[in-house]
Formats: sequence, structure tokens, C-alpha cells
Amino acid sequence: MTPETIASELRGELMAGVLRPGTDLSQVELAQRFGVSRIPIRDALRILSAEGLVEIEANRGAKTISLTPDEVREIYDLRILLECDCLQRAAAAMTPAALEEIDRVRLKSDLDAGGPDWADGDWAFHRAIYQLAGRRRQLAMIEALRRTCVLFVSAYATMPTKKPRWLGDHDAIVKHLRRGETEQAVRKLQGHLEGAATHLIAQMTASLG
Amino acid sequence: MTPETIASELRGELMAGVLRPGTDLSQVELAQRFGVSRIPIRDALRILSAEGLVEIEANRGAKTISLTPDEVREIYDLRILLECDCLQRAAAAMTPAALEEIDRVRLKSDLDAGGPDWADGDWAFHRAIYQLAGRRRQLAMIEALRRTCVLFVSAYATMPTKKPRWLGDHDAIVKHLRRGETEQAVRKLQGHLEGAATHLIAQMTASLG
DNA sequence: AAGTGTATACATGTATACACAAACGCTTCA
DNA sequence: TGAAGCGTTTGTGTATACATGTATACACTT
Repeated sequence: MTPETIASELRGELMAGVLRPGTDLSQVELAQRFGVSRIPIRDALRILSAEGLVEIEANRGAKTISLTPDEVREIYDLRILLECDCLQRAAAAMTPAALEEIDRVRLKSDLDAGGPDWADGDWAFHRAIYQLAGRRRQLAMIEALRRTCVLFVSAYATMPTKKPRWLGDHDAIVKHLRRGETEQAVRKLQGHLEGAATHLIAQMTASLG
Repeated sequence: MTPETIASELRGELMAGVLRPGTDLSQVELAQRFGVSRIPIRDALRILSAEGLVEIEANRGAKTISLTPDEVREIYDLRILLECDCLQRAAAAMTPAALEEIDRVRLKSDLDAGGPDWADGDWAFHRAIYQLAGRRRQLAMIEALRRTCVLFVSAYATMPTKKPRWLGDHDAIVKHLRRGETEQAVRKLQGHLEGAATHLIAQMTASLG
């Protein structure tokens, strides 16, 4: 039960929607639950805070993040900026072998598309592409932003209703990459993310107001 | 002596070049120095780790980051991406009053340009612009990336040799903004950052062998 | 002589105990 | 009835003590 293990467990619950945004995270409660003292719990909370999933206020404890629709919009804008740039760099480093691998991951993710782990498959696909850019830090930043989004997607139960369109975007991106149409692949990705953003924000505003 | 205070103090030393990249940060040593136990030290190190200034390895302690020229290049590319986007958004929200304030900060930063706190003035100028974009998270990400850069600039003592050009860039950006030439302001900023990047990386490779 | 195993020293990780700050409820007074 | 003041209570923050993991040096084996 290391702090990393605990953080990982909590991260999973956050992203699965078990812990909803704004939930208080009591140190004593978590310590009892994981059967450890509060020290490793504090470390775990700091790890999650570093990832932006938890907010810590001095002397007032930690709670899961709670963002306004505007803040979610900003995060998606950042994702568009960083992911489109990453895709562009990846396209420049594309090889036939890499393309094959990407399409393999895409097909596998299609199967999970209906289940509860659809987000994992989705990310596996995007990561398979982004990896080729060879940008560790950028990828880490993208992943952190994405985690935050997933937290809210799970919380507001906005499973993409237009699943076919969503899978079709993936297919289209691969096809564009195969043909060397970088520009169009990037534009497709941008639309993909825009769609996710507007969908989530609509659900949030509907749920909040 | 809260963890935040300690982190702030260490951050200052890191960015001033007192603590060079790769320095080991012993918990007991820091605890003695700040006159506290190791617990708040651990918290402070986690805060700095979250900011990307310190690396923590389980059971092996913390040390200040040590980046390769390639990683520095990636960081500057990210800064260009995020800062140019931020400038564009700021330009869209520009007002005469804001412009006046920006120029005021610019003039003030010109005075500090020769001293040891030149980095603070430089950042004050850029931040004065970026603020207008109203993007908290993006600004925080830019600031984190910038801090990392400053750490290496200080370590390798690469005070801009071409100070006039550097200050001239600031002046040019303001002038373009005043005329509503967003496109050109963005391009000037990009060149500004590119210049800083190539300069630092050249110094690093020269210093490293 | 080179490599490996082991013992010792040292740094980090964790648990317990205590100090302190904030939130809550109660009493009391206007 | 409402509000302000004060003690209680709950939870976080920190110090101390102990457990565990890692590095170094030395002895031993090959």
C-alpha cells in the first residue's frame, strides 16, 4: 500500500465517477479504509493534487476538483492546441509499421466501445498516434488534461450518444494519415475534440442549471 | 514555516541558480536548515515535484531536475504553442487601458533589465499581456514551463547577451498590439522565444561538452 | 584479481502522539 | 427572535520514534 498505489486506486474511482466532483476526501477516513496511517494518505493526495484531480486547502482538507463549464471549455481548448500539434509531429514521423500498429489498436478499441472501459480504449488509440511525436512532456500534459475531462464525463454520465460518428472519426484520422493528408487528419481531430467538448458542456449546463 | 513557505524558498534558490540541476535534496539536511521536522519538508518537495522542478524517486530521495538539451527544446516548443495562443486571445480582448498598463510594466522591466532580477521583470511584462486572455490554467502551465527554463538559464549563466534586441522585441510586440496587428505580434513573440531557446541550448551544449 | 555476498551505516517511509486550527452548537444578551 | 461570544468537537499539521529500504565497504569465494 504505497502512496502511488493509493493514488492510483483513488484515481480510478475518480475517473469512473464513483467519487463525484466536489467530494470531500477525509484523511482519517481514507487511512482507515486503506489500513495505513495518514502520512501515506497525505502523500497520495499530494500526488493527485499534482495531477490536478484533487484540490488541497491548508487546514481544510482535500476534495475532488469541481470545475465550471468555462473551465472545462478552457481545458478542451488546451487539449485541441496540444493534441493537434502532437498529431502533426507524429504524422511527420509516421511509418508503415506504426500505421499498422495504430490501426490494430483502433480495431481493439472498437470492441470496448460499448463497455464501461471505453475511455481506456479511446485513449490507447490516441496515445498510439501521439507517441510517435516523441514528446514525453507534451504527452504527459495531454494525459493530465484528458484525465480531468474523463472525471467530468463519468460524473455527468455523458457516454457519447453518437458512438458511430465518434468511431468514424478515428477511422477517418487513420485513413488520412495513411494517405499522408496531415492537414485533414488534424482538422478531423480538432472536430473530434470540439464535439466532445460541446457535448460534455451541454450536459453539464443542463445538469447544473 | 509552512510547506508552501519552504517550497517557495527552495524555488527561489533553484531559479536563482544557487541549487544547480541534479543537486540532491536531503530531507534531514533541509529539516535541520529550516528548523522543522521532515514531514513539512516532504510536503514541500512534493509541491516542487508537482511544479516539475524536483524529481522524487521512491526510497532514493529527491533531486533538482536535470534536463537534456532535447528536453529543453521540447519545453520551448510547448511555450511557443501556449504563449502564442495566449497572446492571440489576449489581443482579441485588448483595450486602450490595458495597453497603457502593459506599456507601463514594460518600461519598468526595462529598468531591471541589467540587474539580477531581470527575469522577474521579463515575466511581469509577458504576464501583463497574457492575463487578458482570461485563461487561468493556461497561464499556470506557461508559468510552470517558464520556471523550468529560468532554472537552466540561471544555471548556465546565459544572461541574454543581446539585451537591446530582447528589449526591442518587447517594444515591437506592444507596438503591433497597439496597431491591432495581431498576426505580427504573435510572430514577433515566436521569434522572441525561438531566440531564447537557441541561445540557451547553445550554451548548454557548449557547457556539457 | 575480479566478482559476489554480506554487514553496517545512512536515508527514506510510516506509525503514533500531540499541537493547533477551523467548524459546530450552545448559551447568553440585546 | 436574532445575533454574538465561547467552549466543544472534529479534523488537519507536525514532531518524535521506529521500521524499512538502499548504498557503501569489506571480506570471502571463485
